[in-house]
Amino acid sequence: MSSHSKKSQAGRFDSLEQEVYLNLWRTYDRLRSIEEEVFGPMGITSQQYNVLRLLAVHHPEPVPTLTIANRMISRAPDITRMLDKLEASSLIQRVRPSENRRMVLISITAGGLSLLGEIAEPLRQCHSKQLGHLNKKDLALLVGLLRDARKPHEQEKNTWS
Amino acid sequence: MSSHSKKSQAGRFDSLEQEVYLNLWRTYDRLRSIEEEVFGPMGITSQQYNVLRLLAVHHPEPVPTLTIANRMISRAPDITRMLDKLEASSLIQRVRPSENRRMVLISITAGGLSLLGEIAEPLRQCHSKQLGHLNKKDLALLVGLLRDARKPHEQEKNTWS
DNA sequence: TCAATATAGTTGTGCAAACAACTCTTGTCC
DNA sequence: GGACAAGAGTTGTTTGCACAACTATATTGA
Repeated sequence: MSSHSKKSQAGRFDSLEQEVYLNLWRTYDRLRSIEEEVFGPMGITSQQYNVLRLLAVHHPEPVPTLTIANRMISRAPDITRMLDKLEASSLIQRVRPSENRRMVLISITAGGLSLLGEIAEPLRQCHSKQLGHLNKKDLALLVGLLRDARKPHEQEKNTWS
Repeated sequence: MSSHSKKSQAGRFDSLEQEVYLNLWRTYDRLRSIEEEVFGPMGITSQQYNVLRLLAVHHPEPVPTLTIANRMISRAPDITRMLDKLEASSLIQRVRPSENRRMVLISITAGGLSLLGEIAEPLRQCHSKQLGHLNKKDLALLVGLLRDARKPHEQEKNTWS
């Protein structure tokens, strides 16, 4: 049996909804700090990692800049400068196609793919450290509840159904 | 009955742990953007709101700077400048007691209390918009799972058991 | 065909977060 | 009782995030 404490410590929160939100915030903050121990030494942020990951999935097809922005896990209004940094580190390439010069197509470089390879194992260990103490049933339950929680706040056709 | 989809879309994630973490991140990001619609127009951030809230709970007793930092929901290495801003807006006061001049004691002002009063109702509505679509059972379940998820990553004696 | 509109990114600016190095004060222990 | 360490904040600096205004390119429809 899973063993989540049932006590809600009434009084410390204005409402159950607020209690959920603050717990979500706190939990995200704790787990994020663990992930940063992996990304920091590699010289990238988790946002940047997610760009590289997305590009690797589509590789060798390039992906337009704003398509990347829309598929990010957290909002990325600053996608241009983020890609600037990745390009400066030679992890991605930009191409402006002559048939539609509005777009900028992004693709991951060999260096980018290599970096992903280096990160894979430490990152797997990190995820295990973050949440390995929960059993599969609770993990699956959590995924479902989180999805339900944000469902009304998702835009149209995003990748995060 | 609650109706969380059971499909985990295998293949999009490296592990169930990673899937949980990315869902946590995404969900936090969506809900946060809703909260910012409340705090933005009031001229404070949600971190600053939490400082004021904490001080209000202890009012009229003051609270030392680093005690505030340790009780924040997300880490606050920049507590000094955050308090600078709140002091500049006359929402808090600082006192350095002569019997121990290492500490700086912080207390909320009448203006700070008044701001909390103005925010209370819009914030309640915000929390309802964020999570009001979930039933009480799912909300309670979520609180428990989130607490379990971060439990091994909490320090000693913090307020976020 | 050309002005209006829509699309795709970029840049300017200001604010917030992170980490480390620093100052000031008090407690401790030969 | 004076060096040393610990405690409590502050400041410097760099980097990241957010919003809005802007440029450049393509489409469309009178």
